[in-house]
Amino acid sequence: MLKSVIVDEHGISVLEEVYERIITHVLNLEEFMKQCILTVMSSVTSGDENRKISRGRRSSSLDEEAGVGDNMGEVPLKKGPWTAAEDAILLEYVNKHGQGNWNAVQKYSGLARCGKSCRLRWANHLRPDLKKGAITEEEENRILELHAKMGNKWARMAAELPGRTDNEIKNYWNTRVKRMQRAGLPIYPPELCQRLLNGNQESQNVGPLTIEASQQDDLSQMDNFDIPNEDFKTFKFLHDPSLEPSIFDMPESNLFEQSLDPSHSYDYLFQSIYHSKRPRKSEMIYNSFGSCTSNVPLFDQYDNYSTEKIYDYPRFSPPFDPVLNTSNQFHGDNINGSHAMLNGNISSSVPEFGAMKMELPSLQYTETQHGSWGMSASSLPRLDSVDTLIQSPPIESIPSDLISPQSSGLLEEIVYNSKMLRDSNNDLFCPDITGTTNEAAGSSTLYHPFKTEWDEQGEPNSPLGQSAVSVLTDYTPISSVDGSQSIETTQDHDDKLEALTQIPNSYMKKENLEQIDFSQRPDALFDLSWFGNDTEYGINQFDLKDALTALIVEESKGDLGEDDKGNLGEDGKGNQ
DNA sequence: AATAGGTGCAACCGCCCGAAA
DNA sequence: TTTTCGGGCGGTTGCACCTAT
Repeated sequence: MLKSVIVDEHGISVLEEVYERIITHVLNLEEFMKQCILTVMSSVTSGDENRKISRGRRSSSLDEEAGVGDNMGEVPLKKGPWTAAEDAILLEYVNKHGQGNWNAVQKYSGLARCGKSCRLRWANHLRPDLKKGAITEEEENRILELHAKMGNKWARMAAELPGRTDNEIKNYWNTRVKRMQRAGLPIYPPELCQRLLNGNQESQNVGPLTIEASQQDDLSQMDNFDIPNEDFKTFKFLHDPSLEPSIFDMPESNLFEQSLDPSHSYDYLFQSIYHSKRPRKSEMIYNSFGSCTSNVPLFDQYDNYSTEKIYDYPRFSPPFDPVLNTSNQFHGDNINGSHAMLNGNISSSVPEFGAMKMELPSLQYTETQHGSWGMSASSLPRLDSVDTLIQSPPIESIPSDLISPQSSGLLEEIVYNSKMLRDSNNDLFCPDITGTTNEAAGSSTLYHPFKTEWDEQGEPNSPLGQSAVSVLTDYTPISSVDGSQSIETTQDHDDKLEALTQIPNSYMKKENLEQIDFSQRPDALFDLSWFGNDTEYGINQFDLKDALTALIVEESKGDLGEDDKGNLGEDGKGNQ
């Protein structure tokens, strides 16, 4: 074509030699030109491309991932919205080469996109089996059920919703959560809760809603948790008494995994704890029970992050959010019988919650609610109900052997750390918990398998804006609830909590543990061996049970506000 | 009718992880 | 042990649409 054009315009005799020379260069430049043309095409066909591409963050990881550094001098990888031309190229590539090996797309098709971008584009938009259009009512119900079971496991949910992508489901969910919150409606319809409840009552039927229950049974085999003492020595309950949930606020797993099954003993106490997500390194200090292998009171760490942090273990140490607490707009008394109104994931851009993050596994609680699970009634809770303090829906059974803690749930981490610690042949019981706070904090790093980046770097500020050092030092194991930093609503509560949580360090010495009066100081339990048959410290399970019950009753009696009592009484669900 | 603000949604980026090479 | 790759998920952005003023 080039030749004919030249001939037509200028005549062969003049340009033939020129053509011969040019063509050799053209051949050499073919690949380069191809990419240039693609780039130009993209720019032309999308008027606002440049703006979008240039806006905002510049990728580092993607550039690295795509090997941009190696492509210096070549066409830079494009970002931003895909054009029709790009889609066509990608489609052609997939048709020709099949899916996978996405990084080869650029190589073979000349598409100036990194492999990941190609994969996402294909998976979310170009896949032929994608179902376009609004989420149907049927799908919506399915999503609700799946979310109740799985939490924010969008990919898993998508696997059960043909034609829908994880991203689509996530977006839908987030939007729904926002909408329901504004409307003051429960995230999970009471009917769904009831249905799930009934479904479970009907037994161990194999079905979509009971599969995980059966998986959970696997966990029940793990009777002999050998949790190192230190794993729980800093564990304590802090809860906002004004945020007592109703039974309908109970996690589903509690409803039909524990509450209905009187056979559950506290062997199950931690059987189904799991992460709502894989904790990122920077979050591990907050999320991981690995933290508990240190002397850092894990749950206290949340106290100062009321607006910045999600509580992957919302059963403990609910932060006090003065805004929410004042407005009281999301309390259980707002909608009786509703499930966690804040449940679910929500964009941090939602103004009414500030930067509060809402990543929750199924039927988990936000910080506005989780503080007092199982303490919703003045009646004496069965020890079973203690489960409800700590449990969230199960995801998977725990293999008998260890799995990586970084992708696993809390229980897995507990077990993992337990084994790690046990296997280490070190005397890890209280590395020196009689030492000072700082010492404890310092030593903690020795046993903390998941040091954070800012730990390692001595970074003074955590990702939450809170001094990491202060996190480690502000809280003395068990013994420090700093009044100035307490999130509790009243000074009275502060005082009580302080009294409850102050144990002379001498008590923590092994030889003195027998002296602890657990009926008076049940919180001391959390510093001891909870599991297995560890009676090394003169504590058997019955003692633990009694003491734990005493703690809960004490807390619930003292902290349950009148309003909450009334609400609980009205719906009659608080006694379960 | 024009405008501003709120909302819903699609689409993308960034960080992280596990598996495989 | 390190690197690469595919994948998961949280978060963000921009735009279209709606509604109140």
